Amino acid sequence: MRSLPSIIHLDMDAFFAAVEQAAKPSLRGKPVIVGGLGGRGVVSTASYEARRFGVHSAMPMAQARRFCPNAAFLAGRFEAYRQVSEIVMGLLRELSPLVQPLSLDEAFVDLEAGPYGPVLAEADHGTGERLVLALAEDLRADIERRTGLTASVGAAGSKLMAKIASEQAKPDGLVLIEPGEERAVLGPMPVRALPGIGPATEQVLRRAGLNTVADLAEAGEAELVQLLGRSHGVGVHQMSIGLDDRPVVADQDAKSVSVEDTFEVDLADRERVLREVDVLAARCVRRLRAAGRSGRTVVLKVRRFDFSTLTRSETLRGPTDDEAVITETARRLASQVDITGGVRLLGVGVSQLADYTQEDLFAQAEREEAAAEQHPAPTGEEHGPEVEEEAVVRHWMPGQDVHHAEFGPGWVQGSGVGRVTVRFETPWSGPGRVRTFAVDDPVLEPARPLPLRRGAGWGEPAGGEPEDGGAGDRAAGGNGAGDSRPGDGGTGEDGAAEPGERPGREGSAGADPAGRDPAAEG
DNA sequence: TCTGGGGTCCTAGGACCC
DNA sequence: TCTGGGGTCCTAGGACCC
Repeated sequence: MRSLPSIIHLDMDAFFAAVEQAAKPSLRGKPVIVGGLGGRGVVSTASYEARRFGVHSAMPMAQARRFCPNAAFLAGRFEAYRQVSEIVMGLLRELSPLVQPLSLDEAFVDLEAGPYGPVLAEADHGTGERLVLALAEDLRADIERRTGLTASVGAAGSKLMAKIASEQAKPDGLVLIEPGEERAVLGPMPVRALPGIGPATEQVLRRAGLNTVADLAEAGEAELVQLLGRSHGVGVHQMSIGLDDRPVVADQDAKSVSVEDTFEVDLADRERVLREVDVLAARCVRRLRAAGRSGRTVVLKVRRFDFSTLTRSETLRGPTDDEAVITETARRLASQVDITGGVRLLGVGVSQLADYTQEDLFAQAEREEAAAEQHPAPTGEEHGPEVEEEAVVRHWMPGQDVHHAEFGPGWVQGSGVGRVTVRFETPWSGPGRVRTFAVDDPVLEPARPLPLRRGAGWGEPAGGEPEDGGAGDRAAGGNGAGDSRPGDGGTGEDGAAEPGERPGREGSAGADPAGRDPAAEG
């Protein structure tokens, strides 16, 4: 708690969807929905235009399609989001080295720890607040200039209140909550406004007759501890009276690494489950190594047909980043779970992370030798005799960046029945034209995302070799985190509807997996 | 066409040790 | 042959966040 509102919370507005609109001129001002496009996908981010139709994060995609059938439905382009995020975080670090990212689009900044700290410390109340407001407005303007995106900023004397303030500021706003005003601001709010109070806690509180933050403050610590347990109870009470001492802490190392996949169709047989575990373990190891870490505890996650979820874990004697070890452990765990009824999701994770420390090099070398003698260990790549001929077919995701030898850069609007529809436009062009190609047209290739501002090259390439030709050709390591999706994405694919244009026209609406006429569905 | 993917933190019981 | 506590590690599950 401070007497000056020197903690700010920044939150990009509808981040993923806003990046898409900035990158794709034809989508500006139109409803855009980013998320999982498969049958079991959910909305990750909806643009404000789409929110007006009732679409929101975490909503099942099928429902979103019913609510807003004319939206553009896009798969996420995380490489692009990461690149924009780096620009934004860089701007925050100009304000202070003490930046705590919470996700790609959100962060706390402690202004007192930065170059304006000394000035703030000496300023009187009014002067200090005016300075904070000026810095925050400059920041928002810088972000808009560098990325074309809007951000909302909250400033306050604590993380709690800064976050509440940025929420009030949305979209594209700035709100400062004056120290001293905490309880007045919080009091009338529903308990759900407090971070850490979700649906379950809300229910517990509601049953106890506690609906607003003022109710919580009045209830007192003892009652909240009674209801919520020691830790949560104390925390919630503190928040309810506007107390929050948590410091802004710079970037912490991750404590776990995990990957998971939900399958289009539940997996029924054990062999298939084990094969998917191999694939997941390989992806998990790739991420682990890319981060230069190794881990001691391997966790297997299984979600069954009925959505019940269980985890099984095993702790090794020492940390490892050895794919064979992690794969074997995950397999062992997977072979012990009951899969009757089917498996909807599998996940493999590693926790108890240590910095690199290539555990037992000796043992690893030995294992690799042994493995080489027999047959190669599962690498996640399908080899083996029964190679699916189908695996060669290109997979075009709506929203994906592409480059055409003749028409240049564009993005996939939809695909199906052997065709892919591409709109040729760039972040700095006007709305572009649509053309359709055969899915295996050799002059059409996947491409890296373009920067949102012309000439403003991205910071550091995140790997991948796709020809971008020209200057910035310093490809870093392999595509670590990976858009590599398991070949399970289902057959066929939805297309992004053409926003604002007659849906169902021009093939671009795509064919559904059953190959029916897209115009046939509502 | 019900319900993603990547995380964090907390609780609780049992094992094991002192 | 009874009732003791405390600490740490491991495992499992759940709430929550973006």
